[in-house]
Amino acid sequence: MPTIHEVAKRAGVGSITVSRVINNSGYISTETRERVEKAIAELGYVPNTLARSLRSRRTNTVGLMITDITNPFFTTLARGVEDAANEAGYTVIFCNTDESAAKEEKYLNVLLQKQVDGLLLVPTQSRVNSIQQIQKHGTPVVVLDRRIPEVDVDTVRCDSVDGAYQLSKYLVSLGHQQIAIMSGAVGVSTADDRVDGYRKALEEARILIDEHYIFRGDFTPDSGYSMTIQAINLPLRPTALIAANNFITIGAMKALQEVEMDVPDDIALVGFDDLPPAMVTFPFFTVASQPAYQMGTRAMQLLLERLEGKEMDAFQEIILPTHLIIRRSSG
Amino acid sequence: MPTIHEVAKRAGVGSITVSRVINNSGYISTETRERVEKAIAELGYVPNTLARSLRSRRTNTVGLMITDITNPFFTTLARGVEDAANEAGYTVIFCNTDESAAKEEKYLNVLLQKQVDGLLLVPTQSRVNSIQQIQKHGTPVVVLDRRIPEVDVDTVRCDSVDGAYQLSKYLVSLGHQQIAIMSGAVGVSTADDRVDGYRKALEEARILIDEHYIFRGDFTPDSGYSMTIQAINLPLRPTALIAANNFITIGAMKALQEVEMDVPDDIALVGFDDLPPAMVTFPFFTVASQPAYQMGTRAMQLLLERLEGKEMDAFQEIILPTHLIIRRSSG
DNA sequence: CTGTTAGCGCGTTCAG
DNA sequence: CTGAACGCGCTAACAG
Repeated sequence: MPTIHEVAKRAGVGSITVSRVINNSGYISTETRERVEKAIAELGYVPNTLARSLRSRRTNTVGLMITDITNPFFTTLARGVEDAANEAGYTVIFCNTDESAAKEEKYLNVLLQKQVDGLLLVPTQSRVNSIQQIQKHGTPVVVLDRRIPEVDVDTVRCDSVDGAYQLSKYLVSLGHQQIAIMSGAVGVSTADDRVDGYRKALEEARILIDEHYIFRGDFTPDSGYSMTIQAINLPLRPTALIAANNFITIGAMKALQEVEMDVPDDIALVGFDDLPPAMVTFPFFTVASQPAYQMGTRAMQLLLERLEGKEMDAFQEIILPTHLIIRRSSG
Repeated sequence: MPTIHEVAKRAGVGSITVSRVINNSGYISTETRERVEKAIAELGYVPNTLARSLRSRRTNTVGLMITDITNPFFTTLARGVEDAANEAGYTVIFCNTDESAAKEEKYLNVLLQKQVDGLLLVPTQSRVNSIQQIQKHGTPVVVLDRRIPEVDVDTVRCDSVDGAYQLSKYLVSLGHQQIAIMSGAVGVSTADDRVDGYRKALEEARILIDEHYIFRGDFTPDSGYSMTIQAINLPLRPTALIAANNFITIGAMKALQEVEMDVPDDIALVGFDDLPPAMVTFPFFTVASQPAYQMGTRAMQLLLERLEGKEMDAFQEIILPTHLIIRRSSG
């Protein structure tokens, strides 16, 4: 692996001149530039970003921590981040936390050690520590998808309360009175907010809220499955189910198939997060759809603004709307 | 951001001692270690991987280039890579090439400049250049999912010929004589191989191969859609369709729904690559399923062996089996 | 337009 | 068991 010095020697110039050619900085005579470029080509020289970054204190790299890259919602979001980053000349390092605080902690350290210029984070729980650690370290950070109460930090997320509110209200408008909601873990803001939106809609409709109708598990198919089994075995069986994310929806559907209950004839089922069109053969579920890709790009743009040092007066909270897509599963 | 020197000064030791504490190398008295650790904690010191890597010539990072992170097959594969890498203390940098040779070239350079220790690559076309460039640069590389003819390189892939052969043979056993196949771009080995497996099965069954029944497009829903439209408009309409990947299957299904043809009553449809259970509500398609996650872990393990410097005598080609999963879409 | 000097933060080498 | 000196490959800050 040739170094900049070897290129310089071969081209008969100083190494800084080679540096200037590589980075298109400063003034170089066309003739010198050509000599240098020739030497670079001949030696197959590849600049060492490590050394460059060590000196310049910029890595042109950002870290993205999501909870599960296997979930299409996060993949789409990641894709949005990557596209925006790429356009601005940044590389993205992805990490999966699997909703584990320990993994989050670990990856956070890896990324900070790698001197990423900025960080995009879907926090595992509404954990304050990680964010403060990052801020203390001086690295710009944007929180994605979830709220972190009581910390001042840039955030890009969707309006989960409103999404759940719309879903619930729609079910009520169809005449449902017994509506159950199956949500994620307590402390995960999206899971909490969706329950809040549900409560809001029911209160507005003057429907008494039965706490037995509110299930809290995880954002996984397994959890969706077991919450559904519990729900349909309630003394007063609900006539409609709200699944608080796509994986819960899948698990719920599996459970209902097993007990041979038809959707929507025997029970209505609506969910959060659409699956991407590219993965769906029979669009079936009524859902509150979130603009995952836009979340990614907006977050990256916000981070870039911070990186460019545009000192905005305060931290921003960008809240994107959710859209109700009505299909057959709601009857 | 404190440096190792500041920690050293605060602890009243030399900076090398701090280095030894961080890396658990050499002998340190318990007392000194404690002093150092205290200083590290107080200053919130985070070691700078850049400097470390510059010196040690190891980044503990590998690059993974896939064609489409949006495709669950590749996400699953990526997940396998990440898990295996993580366990061995490596970080993974993901890149999407979108089947574009230009993007591949660009990302390749970025990764090499970042001094990744190794590279995992799903090549865009069966392009020899990229591989040779990497090998010339001296970075270990493992090719994933696809064959690169005429280059000696470690490879982990599935048996596409056999998968398509099994699918085709199965259709033949059901009595189909007019079978069309819709595959990806010419030059992409998986797309080529699947057509070969199809030919092999038909030849064995002494069915005359009509070249009009062989479609070559892309591994996308759009392409699947248009190939399907063409297929069903053939003078002698096929009675069965083989989609060479999951996205083509989705596009095909969409087309068939639009023209109101029922699967499997009006036409049989089988595919390659299952969608992950977590994303499927109604398992429906007969498919040749590939062990994507295992591909990822095996590839990473192979790369790790190269990184550990275990000089194996020759390059390896690991070929994983595909499994035929029979469901309703084949009738 | 080009070169010199001096580090970036760390780990290897060798000497206490 | 601990430390001093040096250099990894590159670029910021000055000179010329």
